[in-house]
Amino acid sequence: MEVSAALNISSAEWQVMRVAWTLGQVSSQTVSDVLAEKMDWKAPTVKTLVGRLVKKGALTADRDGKRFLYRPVISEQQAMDTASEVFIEQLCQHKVGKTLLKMVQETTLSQADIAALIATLQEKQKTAPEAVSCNCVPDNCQCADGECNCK
Amino acid sequence: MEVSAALNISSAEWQVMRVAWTLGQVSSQTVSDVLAEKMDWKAPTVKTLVGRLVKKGALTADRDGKRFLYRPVISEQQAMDTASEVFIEQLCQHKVGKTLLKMVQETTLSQADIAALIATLQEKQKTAPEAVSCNCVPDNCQCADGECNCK
DNA sequence: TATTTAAGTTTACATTTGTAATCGATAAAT
DNA sequence: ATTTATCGATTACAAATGTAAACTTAAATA
Repeated sequence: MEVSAALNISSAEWQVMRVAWTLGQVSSQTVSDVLAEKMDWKAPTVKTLVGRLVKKGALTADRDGKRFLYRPVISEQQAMDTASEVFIEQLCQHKVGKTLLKMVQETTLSQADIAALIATLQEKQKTAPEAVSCNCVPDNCQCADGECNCK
Repeated sequence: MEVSAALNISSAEWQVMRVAWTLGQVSSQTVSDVLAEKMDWKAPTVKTLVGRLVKKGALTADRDGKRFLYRPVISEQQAMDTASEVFIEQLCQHKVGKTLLKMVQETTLSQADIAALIATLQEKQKTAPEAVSCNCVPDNCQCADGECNCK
């Protein structure tokens, strides 16, 4: 029995979710209006995506007269965190650091974000290993000399 | 004419690329062996993926007697950076910071990684804005009070 | 040179995703 | 009560993806 099968939200569906997360509760009409503007999608396209999201359990539908109002089942932050995990997991663990660095470099962060990041990093520093071994297979990674625990 | 159409590598294909990145140059036989072990894939599955990657321009094939040797066209770091960008871009910009924080928290980082991150963050701190406005549509984001520039 | 065998190529096929038209039901308005 | 304007549901359909069998070709070997 599947327990918490991290519902898989596609890229197009993600757009719909963002509107739902933003408004908390939306009619398909509203989503259509927003995404007709932003993505140039036709109403039936949005309806299909909404339908798929309901089926996947990412949205719930509550009848409101003639129509339905849809609400996100999972929070945006939760979805983003799950997506991050999936993203990170598929990478060579040795190179995740460099990739996070790139992300930090390329992103606009607030003072608060930066402060939180620095604080967390300083904390991690206390127990961080010299090197993170890569988990590439076969065990023959060309990591630069000594940078990696791989052997 | 498409210039640098950030070749789109699927999740299964990514597994093949990782082996190619790790070894630099591989026969489909080798990839098969590795991924039969790691992913429990049959040889034909790997052959299909390799074929698709060659067609997509992610791998080049050089004849070596009976077989071919495949080499990655783009570097792993480059691919990871591109993937990061795509990933980040789809998120609410206001919440990227929290998501990066989560990633940092959940990941094992080396002393060097951490040092580099802190250095970069301290630099960014000098010019970082108080808040990053979210780019959710419609312009009605429920960001916590004052944390966001949205209005 | 004939045969074997291992590579690549072709074909297959279900599922997911992107994108949408059309149909049917029903609430709202007349 | 009937009409109508919407909604949601059904159907559509191509491309991408996951997964693999079958076929073909060419190299290696007997």
